[in-house]
Amino acid sequence: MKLYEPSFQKPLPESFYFLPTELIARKLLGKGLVVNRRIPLGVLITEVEAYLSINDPASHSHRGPTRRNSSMFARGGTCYVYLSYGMHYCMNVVTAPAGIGEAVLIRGALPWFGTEELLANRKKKNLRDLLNGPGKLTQALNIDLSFDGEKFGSERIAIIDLGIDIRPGQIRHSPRIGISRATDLPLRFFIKPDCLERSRGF
DNA sequence: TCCCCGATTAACT
DNA sequence: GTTAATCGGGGAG
Repeated sequence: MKLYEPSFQKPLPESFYFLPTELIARKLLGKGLVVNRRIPLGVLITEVEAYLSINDPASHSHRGPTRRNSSMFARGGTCYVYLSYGMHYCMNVVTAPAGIGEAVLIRGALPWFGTEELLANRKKKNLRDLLNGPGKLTQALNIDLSFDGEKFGSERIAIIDLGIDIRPGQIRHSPRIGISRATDLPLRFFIKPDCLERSRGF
């Protein structure tokens, strides 16, 4: 049995998605994200941002539900995908019970599975700038609006515990990228770059 | 209805 | 460092 064959891995339990959102953000670092489990594409999550329901005017949920953001108000474990700047898709992991409106944006990753197709989807010949941005990630994984509202753990998309232990000392945090409100909140989390160096070849 | 801005990216100078 | 591409949300008129 191949250790990293996605089909042999179990998706995260439902209870994972009801931990505090900030904790979920930290815990998503080092997890595997797999799309289309029959011909799988997989990445290792390295950078995320938390978006909260209260005291967070940068969050899409801040002004309440709209057609665009409705799945952000679905129950934890739902996939929230939206069109950003009219041309890129961004993917979130919804947290908290239905009606609350909290989520974690997946911003960056390393290739894990199906690297050839990840490169082809991005029209790239090498790994440079392959998955270092929320729009790049969705393009590489073929994630579009048809994934909005999907449940993690389905046949189409899953998050998988790879048994990689990211210790607190290996995590950095900063303000979130590309926002103009709530810029003081340190809700962006990423694996320290030198730790990524060490895990190259993963 | 009009207009500005946004959880972005790539291709410029 | 600057900017075009491109469209939905939301406030102003």
